[in-house]
Amino acid sequence: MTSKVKPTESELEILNILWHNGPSTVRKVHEELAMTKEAGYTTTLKLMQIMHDKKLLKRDASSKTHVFEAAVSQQQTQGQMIRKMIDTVFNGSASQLVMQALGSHKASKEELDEIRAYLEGMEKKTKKAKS
Amino acid sequence: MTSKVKPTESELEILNILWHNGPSTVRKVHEELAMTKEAGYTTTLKLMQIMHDKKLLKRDASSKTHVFEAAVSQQQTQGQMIRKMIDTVFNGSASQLVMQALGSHKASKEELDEIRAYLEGMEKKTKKAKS
DNA sequence: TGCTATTTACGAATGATTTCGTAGCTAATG
DNA sequence: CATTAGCTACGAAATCATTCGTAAATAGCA
Repeated sequence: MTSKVKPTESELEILNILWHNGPSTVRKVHEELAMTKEAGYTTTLKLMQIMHDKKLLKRDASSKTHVFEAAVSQQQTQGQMIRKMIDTVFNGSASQLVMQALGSHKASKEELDEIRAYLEGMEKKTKKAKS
Repeated sequence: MTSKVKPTESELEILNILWHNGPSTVRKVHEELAMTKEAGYTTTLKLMQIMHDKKLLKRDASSKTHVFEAAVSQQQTQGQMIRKMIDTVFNGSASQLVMQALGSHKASKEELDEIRAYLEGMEKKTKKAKS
């Protein structure tokens, strides 16, 4: 069982940066963060320390300047969060969520094609399972 | 412009009950809530009062026992929350969210059909707009 | 070596959310 | 009419998230 992951708003911002950039120092993360947000360096540091305590991050402390890395995968986290949202906001109906997402977000043609292709793939699997 | 809606975890539980049951007294809501959760009556009351202050609920105080009703629609709230999740968790990609939702949740055949139908509907609209 | 810059650690202030005790009001009952 | 049961209002405690100041350690450089 993969541990319960429940990042807060701020933690998610940091995870996104780490997922995108790979292992990084606090300073790197902080610089990224500072581009969209106002915050002191020690604030970022503290957050990342807390995240390390919570096992959201791994830390390489072999050099003075520590290097942090996400300890939870983006996939896993997305899955967990979407499941929770389906349960708590969409009465357990994935399709309701999907339609709401498509309706309220204006997906591009490419995105729609991607989804269609994905659905076809599922279809096949379902049929196979039934036969 | 519809006001910013950002219900907390607990507030969402209450909204769900009200969306499902329609206008209700605090006691009714509390009884529902108590089925899945441990909490005192005054806790529920206080939450609903706060939600009223925040304009998340409407209140009919004409009788001694007040009757509350959701002041925000389920649709609107779902849309707002899904948009936020797309932005903060899925890098702005609706299709990524949709696929994650379908992949991690095991939608039924009926649900998949619903989604397919919905996609076809969108397709038509897109074509029309282009012609 | 001694100074400076950068880093981590720590603790505490602030703010938001959740919880609940207590008081006061009102309606129903004996 | 007095008592009781159930309701709302209010305030404050408890908890969690966020922010930051300050100290201590370390590495690089004049």
